[in-house]
Amino acid sequence: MDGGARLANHAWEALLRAHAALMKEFAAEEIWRDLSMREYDVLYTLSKCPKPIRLGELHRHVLLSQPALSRMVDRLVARGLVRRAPDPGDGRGVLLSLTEAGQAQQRRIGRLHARSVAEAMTRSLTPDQLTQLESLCARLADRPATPEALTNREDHGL
Amino acid sequence: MDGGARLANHAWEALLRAHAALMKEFAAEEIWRDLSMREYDVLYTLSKCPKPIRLGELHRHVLLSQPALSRMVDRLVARGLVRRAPDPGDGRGVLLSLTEAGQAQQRRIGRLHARSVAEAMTRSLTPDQLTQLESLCARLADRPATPEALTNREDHGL
DNA sequence: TGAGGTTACATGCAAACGCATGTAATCGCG
DNA sequence: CGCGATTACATGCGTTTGCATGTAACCTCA
Repeated sequence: MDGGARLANHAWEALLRAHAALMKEFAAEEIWRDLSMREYDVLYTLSKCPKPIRLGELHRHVLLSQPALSRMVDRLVARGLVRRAPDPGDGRGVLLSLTEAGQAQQRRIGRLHARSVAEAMTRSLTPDQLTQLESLCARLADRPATPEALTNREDHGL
Repeated sequence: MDGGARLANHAWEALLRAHAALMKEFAAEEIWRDLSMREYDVLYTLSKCPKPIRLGELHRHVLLSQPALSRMVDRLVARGLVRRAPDPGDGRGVLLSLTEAGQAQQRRIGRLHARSVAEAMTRSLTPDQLTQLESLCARLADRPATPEALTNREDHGL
């Protein structure tokens, strides 16, 4: 492993550690009685969408298998937090959106959670550093592997 | 939510997105046939320890409940990858370490995985940016909430 | 020293997950 | 059109997870 690769791996490991440490801290909060963090993640993602989205689209944003997501949506629908409607333009698809109750839940939990997040992040980083971190992470997230790169590993010379 | 809190939440969300995007990419690799990513995480953590560690210590580094970790270790022991020994200094504890086979597995998978990690990270970030990211994430990880802060939320005035 | 409390790990059990596969709708192309 | 291939989501099934609790070793203090 050369220096660049080592650097890259150390950076990834640090990101992983930060993620794990903060997730543990957040998970220990007492705000997840009604909604697990994973469920909140789904509601949050839906809350960010101006209009209903497909299950497949939702799946792109959530770290969960497609069947697991499908069933989690089942449960959220059964609890009245999410609405599942057929897609008029594609009979195979379903369109998901928050119900009123779902929005209310998401906002309620979101307010509490945002407080913890703010405290944890500002505890370690200055506003400038937060801006830098956001920018770096955004780069990482927004440049996924191209489909070609996944099958043709010779092409990644940029 | 004031500006600082908003900034902090945006940074956390960006980190979360980066984590999810890269995890998805790595999970799609074909190197997890013998060992799941979570299992690899455990072996990797053990590989970084010069001497055997307690289950509780391992638990601090892994995003998994204590019972789940205990059983995962069961399975890894059954598969001959991890050694579970009684702690001579404390009859309640167990000391965990990699077996030869466990080390070999970890190294084999680790080499392949490190390649993917390096490609994904260097695809989006320059060496300078990788260094920055590592430094920022290390700060986040290394400053956990103090126990007092968890019970006495009035004290976080730093 | 020994009773009560605490810590470290294991176990019972229901819920949730991933993988493989099924079903139904859409697409592509002769 | 119509037939096979593909896409989108759901379901069956064995495995793994988390929560609550159990068990055993340690620690404290009278």
